Amino acid sequence: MVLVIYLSMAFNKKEEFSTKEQELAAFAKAISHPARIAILTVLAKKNECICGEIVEILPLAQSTVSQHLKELKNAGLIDGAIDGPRSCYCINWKAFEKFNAEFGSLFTKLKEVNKKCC
Amino acid sequence: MVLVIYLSMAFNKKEEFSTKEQELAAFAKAISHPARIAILTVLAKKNECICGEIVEILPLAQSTVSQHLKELKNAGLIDGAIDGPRSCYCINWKAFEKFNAEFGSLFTKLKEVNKKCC
DNA sequence: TTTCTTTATCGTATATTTGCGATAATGGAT
DNA sequence: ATCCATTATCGCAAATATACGATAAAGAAA
Repeated sequence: MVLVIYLSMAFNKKEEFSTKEQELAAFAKAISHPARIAILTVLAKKNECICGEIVEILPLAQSTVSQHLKELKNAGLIDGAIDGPRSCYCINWKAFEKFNAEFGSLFTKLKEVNKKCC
Repeated sequence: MVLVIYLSMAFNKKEEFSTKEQELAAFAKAISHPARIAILTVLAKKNECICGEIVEILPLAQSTVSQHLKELKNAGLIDGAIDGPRSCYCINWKAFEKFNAEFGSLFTKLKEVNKKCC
């Protein structure tokens, strides 16, 4: 006799999807907050930028900005170098371009498979 | 005499950013889950698709798939038409292309402002 | 050494997302 | 009218994200 009780739900099912789908989703997630898009814009304008400069521009607390920077770094979109007591961030153009290309090809691929069926 | 006590945090600060940043972030958010990318792929392959077909393909419960479909619809990426007891979904190519173009231009714009500064 | 500046991290509160089962609602079939 | 198939929605639990203040850590400056 077997008794199974589901006490918890909301399992993370992301890993049940393809690697490509997971990668694209992770990239989209990294830029799915306006603060992070704003950070990328600031970094592009100044080329290099320390955390404090970004904090001055964004309407967010220092700890929150630091958190967003960490997520962008984890996603590989930016690099961070310690410069004395400061942290100097810059866009990882190579990674950013790669993701941009893959994302752009999503649309193209979908259009192609769509044409094949009709 | 004024007494201000902050009892709650985690205010939603998204509206403090520009409309463009919010729009791009919302689009990225819509495709920031592998299940939703998978749904778009299925819809592209079959051109039109009822909810049940998607449920069969994805490793998710019917209610969960329905929820993801709702989000894609709210983001404007897909259209849904009631067909008897079924719901027929299809990609809104026009909206999808618009977002794709705007997203692609994010990279281009960032590269441009970066060139200007250096 | 002590102090100051800067940033990362911790702790906490809240909001949102993800996921499922159960159920309601809709329309076709009997 | 009753039953069946399909889908949207509700209610709930858990996970994740967002945001802040406080604090730790690390290096520069005194």
